[in-house]
Amino acid sequence: MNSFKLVTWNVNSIRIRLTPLELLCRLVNPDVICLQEVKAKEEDFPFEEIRRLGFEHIGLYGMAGYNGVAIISKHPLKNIEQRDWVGKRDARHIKATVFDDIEINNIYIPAGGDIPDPIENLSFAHKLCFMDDISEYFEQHKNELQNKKMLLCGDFNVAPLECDVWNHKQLLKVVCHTPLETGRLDRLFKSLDFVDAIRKFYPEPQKIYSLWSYRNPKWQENDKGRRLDHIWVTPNLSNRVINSTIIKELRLCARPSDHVPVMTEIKL
DNA sequence: ATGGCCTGTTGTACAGGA
Repeated sequence: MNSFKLVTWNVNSIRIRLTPLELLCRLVNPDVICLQEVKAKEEDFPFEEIRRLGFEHIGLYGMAGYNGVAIISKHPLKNIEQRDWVGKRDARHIKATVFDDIEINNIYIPAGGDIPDPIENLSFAHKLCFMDDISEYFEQHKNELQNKKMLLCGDFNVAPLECDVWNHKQLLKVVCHTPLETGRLDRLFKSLDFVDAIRKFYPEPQKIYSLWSYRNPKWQENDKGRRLDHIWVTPNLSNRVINSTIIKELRLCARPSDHVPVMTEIKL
């Protein structure tokens, strides 16, 4: 084995997405999958079904109803840890180490509600604080972290670039693409000098998306998508990123998630 | 105008997603 495939995917409930998960495995055969919005507490998580797909190693930070993140892996996971941010126990971060020294951080940044104003909308304020907290943590621990081989991936709920949304100008005042959010995501990006593993293979200004809303039945024809799901690597892994793919086929299956899986292949 | 749907809750309407 000289490389491994890592997928990040917001499943929007793991329990009703087991068939699409199986399809994903047939399509790309991932080694590790970072899941967001599993929407299940520990006792409701389908451990058996997932182990049967070959993912024997599972790190879960679940809760009832909302959020919830997991790392499922065909290879042993070490140092599984979950962390809370902004003082909320809301199941948005889990990390684990694979292949001895590769640390995977899986995060689900808050969506932020509808109104892009932190005074009027507390969900939006929470989103901004969440991003500030993570950036601050990485900045403060930069000395010890910068020698680590690290992947930071997940549903960041921010489309950072103009070509990450279907209409840049129109979305500047829409949550996910406001300067308040893209500025903060940029701070996070710079905190450990991350490299965007997806854009490496879909360079600007190519438009790429990872989410198409359920509310648009003509999503394929209109193609009004956003790229909210990301895989970033630290500079010491950059040259080892040998492929990245957005698996758009998963949006076409029966009972799809509104997000599609995003995959990166890393040389070991 | 993006468009108005999807999911979980001990539910039978509502919150939250984005």
